Amino acid sequence: MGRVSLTEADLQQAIDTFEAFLREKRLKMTDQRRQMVRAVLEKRGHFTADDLYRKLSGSGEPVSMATVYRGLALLEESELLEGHDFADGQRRYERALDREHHDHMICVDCRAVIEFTNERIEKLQEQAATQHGFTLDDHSLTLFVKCNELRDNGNCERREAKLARQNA
Amino acid sequence: MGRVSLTEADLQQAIDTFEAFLREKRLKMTDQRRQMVRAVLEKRGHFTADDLYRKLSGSGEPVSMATVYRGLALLEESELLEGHDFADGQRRYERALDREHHDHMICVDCRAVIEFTNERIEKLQEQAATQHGFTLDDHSLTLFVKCNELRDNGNCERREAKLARQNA
DNA sequence: ATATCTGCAAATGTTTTGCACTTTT
DNA sequence: AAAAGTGCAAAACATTTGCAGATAT
Repeated sequence: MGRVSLTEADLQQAIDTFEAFLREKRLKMTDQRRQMVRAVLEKRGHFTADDLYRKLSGSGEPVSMATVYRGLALLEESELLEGHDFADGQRRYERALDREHHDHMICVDCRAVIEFTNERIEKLQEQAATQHGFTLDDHSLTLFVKCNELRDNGNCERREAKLARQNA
Repeated sequence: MGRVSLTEADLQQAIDTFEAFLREKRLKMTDQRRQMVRAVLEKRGHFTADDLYRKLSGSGEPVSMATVYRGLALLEESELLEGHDFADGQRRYERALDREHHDHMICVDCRAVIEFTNERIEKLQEQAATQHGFTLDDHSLTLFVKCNELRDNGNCERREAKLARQNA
């Protein structure tokens, strides 16, 4: 599915990609932005601005919240990150570079995030937009679900849910 | 699709439904809540807490913002209203009682909201949740689209988009 | 050199809450 | 009478912004 670990080469490549994006917009590469790229690549799952801020605060080179927000906007624009709104008041991000498109299921009880893809749903969305005379630009599909185990046993310890929570 | 106008009987029925819900939770029916039910039934499309607050402020019987928020939560819980997060920083509501389930397309340019339904997508969502060992509780599907006319002519005056904006 | 960045603190916008008083049950 | 609701102002929260000094090009 994804890489097992982050190599120096991976990191450098991501930084290069981001720098190319910045150059095109006449923006500058800075230490803070490099730190953000690194921290973001280490994240396994979904994270908030505050998660990232804290991760960087813990490291030797903290970055202010204002800079985190400004950087996240650029990382999203450059398509290194993808942002989602899961209707809980905080925007969530995930690594997008080298990852395939997917949608999300969220357990309404434990808030675990599970990724899934469904080619047929994708096609039908495309068709629906076309039928209404529009061109599909983007979409957001989130299924709010309950684990069956949770429902039956009162806990949510499925493998997938666990995996999803391992957000470095 | 919907009713043409709101009759006194419709209003009374909605108030009764809400009152039954309140009674079950040992909560009280008040003038403010009655005003909110009336105002909400008059809304044709999607609206924010602030829209509702302003509508009530304009009427003879204003309701405070705090009460609007508290009331909206109850109206949603009682299923007279349905709430959505369209990722623009404000929760939006629409009448749910006597309305069929639907999803939304939003024009990324003019923010017009178009409703649509697709039975096959619904079924596939159900299946996707089941395949992953979950039970589907709810879902949120929003297509972000561009009108073809908009793309070609720089305006968004489609019939459906116009209709969607007629939010009383 | 000059345009862009950063951190800070202040501002923003939406939603929530504590509290004293009022209304429903 | 008791429980719940209301309005107000203040708080909470995530996010954005103005600005003076620092940094990248």
